[in-house]
Amino acid sequence: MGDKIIFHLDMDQFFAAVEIQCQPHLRGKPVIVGGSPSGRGIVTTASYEARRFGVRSGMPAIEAARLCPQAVFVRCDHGKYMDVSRRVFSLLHAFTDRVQQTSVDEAYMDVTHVAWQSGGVDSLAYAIKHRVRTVEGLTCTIGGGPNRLVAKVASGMKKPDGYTYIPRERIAEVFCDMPVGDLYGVGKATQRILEGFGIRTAGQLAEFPEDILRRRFGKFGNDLSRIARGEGADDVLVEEERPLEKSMGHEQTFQNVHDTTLLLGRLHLLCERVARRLRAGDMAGRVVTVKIRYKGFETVIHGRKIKTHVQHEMFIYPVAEQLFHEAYRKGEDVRLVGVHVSDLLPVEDILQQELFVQKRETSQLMETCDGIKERYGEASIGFASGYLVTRRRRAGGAEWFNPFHADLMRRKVQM
DNA sequence: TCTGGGGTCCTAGGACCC
DNA sequence: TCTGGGGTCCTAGGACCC
Repeated sequence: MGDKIIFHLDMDQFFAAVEIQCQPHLRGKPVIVGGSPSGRGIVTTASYEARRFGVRSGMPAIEAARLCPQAVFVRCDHGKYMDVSRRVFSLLHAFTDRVQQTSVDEAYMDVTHVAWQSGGVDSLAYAIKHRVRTVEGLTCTIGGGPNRLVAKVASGMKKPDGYTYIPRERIAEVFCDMPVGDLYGVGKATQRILEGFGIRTAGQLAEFPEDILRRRFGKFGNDLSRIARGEGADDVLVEEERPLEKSMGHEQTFQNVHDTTLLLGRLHLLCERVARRLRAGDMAGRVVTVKIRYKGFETVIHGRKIKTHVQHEMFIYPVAEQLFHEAYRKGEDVRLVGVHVSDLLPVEDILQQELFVQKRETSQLMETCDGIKERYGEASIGFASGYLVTRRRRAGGAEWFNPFHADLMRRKVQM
């Protein structure tokens, strides 16, 4: 059987592109989505104009502002990006039903059996790009190859608005001088170790004795050799074939806080959000993990496997609270708390008696709360402890504040 | 430069059981 | 009282991706 033809489609500067489309006066300017020029946060996406100044995603906003003082900072609006993302990816389904979305702005497509209808692989790629541009006004980059790994590398070669196809016979030639850090799965830490072996390019990595890599990296050592040779899986999984989610979590960063009541309040709110998502997805989890990041970025996680699968904050929060007390070094400044629930199962697969007690105790209250949130938004109802503001007023006790929907709360106060 | 928030996968050590 | 060794589970932490 011959090679498959896999496309990797990557939206160009996606969040920035969406913002520019909504605010046309931003076109041509260095736009930075995420973070604020003065203070904290990181760059989520930088427009290509901003990238010319060295601004990159993941970079602290304050450094981005230093590199590019004239940059326009725009707040991240995930809801908006999700909407556009949904529309873009629905366009792809007109070309093939084998579409696997891997993030809000990336997807793999198996076009093996449809390329010929469009007059060949290249024509198909240009047809897809054309469609995305004319319908949504956005550009994307497409990479193609015999498997996902090569397609992904190909899409990274000519950005933005590019197209590159790497047939099997050209893989070795293309990979030969490519920096190892450009390979999918090779991050900074791995790159450093490889450089210690004198390996700088994918070509050198492919030639390197596999047993040495295996000894140094374990199972990942074999993966590295494969990756360097451009070998990888060529399956593209559609929605129904994808594995179920394995964990769900929420975390929140704030100014340094050491007030236990406030921290637990936030933790409670995060538990609520996780629990609501579990219920919405008809899932329940059995491992609760709490994450605490201190002022100096030291991060500790404490987790516990509990007796039964749960999907209500009424059961998640007490575990989280206990874990928090075990992990937290009292008095120290905290910059982030998070809650994750893992070891997930669909509710239908869980023994009936396990859920029965929980359901009897919680269903009405929680279902009512979920209904209210569904209709009036996340800010509409919740446990009071989650709404304590970070800083207390000097006189008059605590200030009440909803960290997720400040605008809504402000409106309510004005009314 | 000083680091968001959502995930996945892997490893290593200790507990525990047979 | 001291003692093997294998398998599995649990927990903490790290690397990586977008």
